Parts: sequence; structure tokens; C-alpha cells
Amino acid sequence: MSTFNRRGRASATATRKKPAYHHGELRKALIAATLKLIPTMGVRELSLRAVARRAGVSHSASYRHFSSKESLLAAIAEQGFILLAEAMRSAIEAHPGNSLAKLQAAGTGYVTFGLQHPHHLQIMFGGAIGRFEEYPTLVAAAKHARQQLTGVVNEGLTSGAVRTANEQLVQVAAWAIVHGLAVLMAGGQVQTPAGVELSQAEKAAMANGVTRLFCEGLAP
Amino acid sequence: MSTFNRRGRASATATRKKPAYHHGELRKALIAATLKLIPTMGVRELSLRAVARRAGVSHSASYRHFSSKESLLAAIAEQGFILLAEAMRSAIEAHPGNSLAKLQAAGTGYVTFGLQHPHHLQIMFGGAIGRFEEYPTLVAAAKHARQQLTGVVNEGLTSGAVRTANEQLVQVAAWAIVHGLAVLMAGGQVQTPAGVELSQAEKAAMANGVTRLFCEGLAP
DNA sequence: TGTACATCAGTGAACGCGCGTTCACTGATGTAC
DNA sequence: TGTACATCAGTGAACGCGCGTTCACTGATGTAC
Repeated sequence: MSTFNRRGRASATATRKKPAYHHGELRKALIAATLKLIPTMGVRELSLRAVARRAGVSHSASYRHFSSKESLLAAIAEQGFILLAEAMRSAIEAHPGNSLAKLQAAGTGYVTFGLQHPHHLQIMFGGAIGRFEEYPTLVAAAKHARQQLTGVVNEGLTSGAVRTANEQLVQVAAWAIVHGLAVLMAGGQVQTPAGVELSQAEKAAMANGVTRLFCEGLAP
Repeated sequence: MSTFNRRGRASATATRKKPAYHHGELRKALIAATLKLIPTMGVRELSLRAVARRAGVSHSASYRHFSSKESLLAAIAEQGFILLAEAMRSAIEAHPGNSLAKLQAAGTGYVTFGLQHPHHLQIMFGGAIGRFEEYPTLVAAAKHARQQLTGVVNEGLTSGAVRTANEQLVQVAAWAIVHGLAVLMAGGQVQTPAGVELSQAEKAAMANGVTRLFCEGLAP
């Protein structure tokens, strides 16, 4: 089983017949294995040994790439913030001109990221990482993601597309609504009145509708 | 130390000189000990043995009151939902007449609950409980809490205080913004532009301001 | 009021377990000449 | 092209640990008579 896995990985770069002693992409493979394991085990019960098992390597191998279990999670969180920033950036880019449309697009991008990467979201915000400050690149990535949203809110305020209001209040309100929607929907807590979970399409529609409702409320 | 703790507890009901063999309020004490331990250990690393140690009893004693570690957490989550419902209910009650003021009050109550009981919030929404359905009273408490918010939103829609919009959208939007604000502020993630965490007073002002901004946006 | 007894709520030893991390090692790879 | 050698990226055994849960037990409490 572990042999099979390793051969599988190795064959991605070359058609080897034997398991490679050197994995080649173990760092990525460990991150991928972690993300695959979380639906089964939860971030809570996730263990470095299970991750290594899943990646088909010995459990000590991961120490060549991550100094600790937490630093593996920090790497995933950082990746998450990069994906989140990119999701918002590209959504904004698709709506040139109108600040309010940009804001709605960025918000929808935030929520959509959460729906597409629920496990990243859990690691980013679920308290898995004790102190962000210990991972400077993670802090930078988180900051950069936030700036996508603050930038477009600021633009709305200065252009007059957003009605006059305390800037910090609008910033936090915009963040809160998209974040809340993302975590609630990613956690499966938003249900139809009948009590069943929303389908993917319904969630996407909800992301769009809620951000639209919010942005309409911000218009002068 | 453990003797001291037990004497301390017992003396709450009577002035005993010796540690009582029967604790008397162990269920409550275990819940209290858990909540005290979470700031130190995090929900993640929390152990039943540490909780028992903190409560000053043997680690097997908790099985007289909770069938498992998770059921202890479920009891805390349930308590949290009861507190949350009560926070919103009393806030609504304080604003008779105006639906929009009621909604804002309920929202502020939600956020304030989160700020006052961050560890409850973490247990309620942090994924500590695998399957809510296994704890029917927890499900009922969660439902009842949600109804406080849905009720007041509905009232706003039928009374015309809230502008015409898809009902489900408004429901989810209201929940998302207060939930997002609660988890972000309780997690210490909302900061001043200078990068320092908000004071308690600033957080309270933020709860008030953000819910007001949101409700203004809902007016016809 | 006193006694017998059932029940309740604790104790502490024991179980088996998987964990994170360290360590000396070894096979694979890359490079200088 | 061949060889020597440094470096890199793995292995697997071992460490000490605290965990959740079970079990037979015992001291405390409440109740029937």
C-alpha cells in the first residue's frame, strides 16, 4: 500500500518501476495528504503520523520539511490566505469601474473560497495555529488577503459609491458578513426552512444574494 | 492542592472542615473547570484528565456525569446556546415596538454573548462536537437560539420595517454578519488600523456600530 | 431515635494506544576534477 | 566518461508521555421500618 503510493507519486515526474527512495515532492505531498485526511479525522484528531502514512513515507520524514506539526498547518493556512487573496483579486478584476460591484464580487470571492476550500478555512481560522506571529510569511499572506477587501471598501468610500459612514465600521461589517457566511455555510449550518443542507448551487446563490443585499444597503 | 480544591467547593454549600467524599456539584464543577482550562490549553488539547485534576477529583469521576469527553463539551455547548438565546431575548424585550431596533438589539446581543463567552462560542461552533444530532437537547437549544433572530427578522419583514427582499436572504445575512463579527472579535482578529487588538469598550462599540450599519441598510 | 440496607458518587490501578520528536543510519543525488 | 566525496532526503527503532476508558472497590447518603 505504501509502496504503491510512493510509486504513484514518483511516476508523476518519471515512469519509475521501483519506489523512489527520494520522494521529490514530499512537502507538497504532505500538505495534500493533510487536506485529504481532515474530512475523515478532523483537524482536531489529525496526527503527523497519519499524514506521513497517507503520503506513504515514514513518520519521521516530515521533519525534513516541517519543523513541527503546527508548522505544517501553518504552511496550509498560508496557502489558504494566498488562495483567498487571489480569489478576491480576480473577482475584483472582473468588475472594473463600479466600486460597489467590485465589493460585492470580492465578498462573493471570499465566500466561494470558503466553500471550495473548507479545510483551509478551518485551519486558517479554527485556532489550529497557536500564535500567528511565529510564522511571518503566514502573517504577511493573511494581511495581503485582508487588503483585497479593505482596498475595495476604501475605494467605494472615496468614490462615493458607498454612503457616508465610519470607515472602520464599514470595513469590519464587510469582513464580518462574508466571513460569517463562509464559516456557517462551509460548516453546513445554513439550512433550508425544511432543515436540509443547501446544495452547492444554493450556497453559491446565497453567497451572491447576501453580498448583494449587503452592498445595496451601503449605497447612498 | 486537590484537597484544597475539594474543600473549597464543599464549603460553598456548608462549612466543612474535611474534603467531602461526595462532591455534590461535580457536574457543574467539571463544566466550570473546562471553561477555566480552555484559555490555557485550548479546546484542542483539552483533556478529561486535566479537567478532573482541575476540579480536584479523580479522572474517572467524570464518568458519573458525562458518558464521554465529547458529551461534556456538548453540555457546555448547550449551555452556550441557552445563554445566547437569553441574551438575544432580553435585548429584544428591551426594545418594544420598533422591529428594526429589535433586530439591532438582538444582533448586538449575539455579538456581546460571543465577547463575554468566547470559549462557549468556540465549543459551539469550533467543530469540537462531531455530530450535533447525537445530543437532542443541544439541537433544541441551538434551534431555539436561532429562532430569536429569525423571529425578529420575520417581524421586520411583515411589518414593513425591513425593505422588501427574499426572506431567506435577509435571515442568513443577519445571522452571518453577527456571527462573523462575534467569531472575529472573540478570536482577537479585529484590530485597529495600527494593528493592536480592540479594547472591550471598542469591541462593544463595534458590535453596536456594525449592527446599526446593517440595519440602516435594511430600512425601506 | 436506631438500624439495616440499597443506592449513589466517588477512588485509584490498570488497559492498550497513538502521539510528537529524536537519533544514528543509509540510499540517492549532484558536483568537482 | 569515471571516480571520489559532500550533501540531501529518506528510514525505522526508540524515547517518554498523557490520553480515554474500564473495573472492582469503598465511603457517604437516604430511606423503610
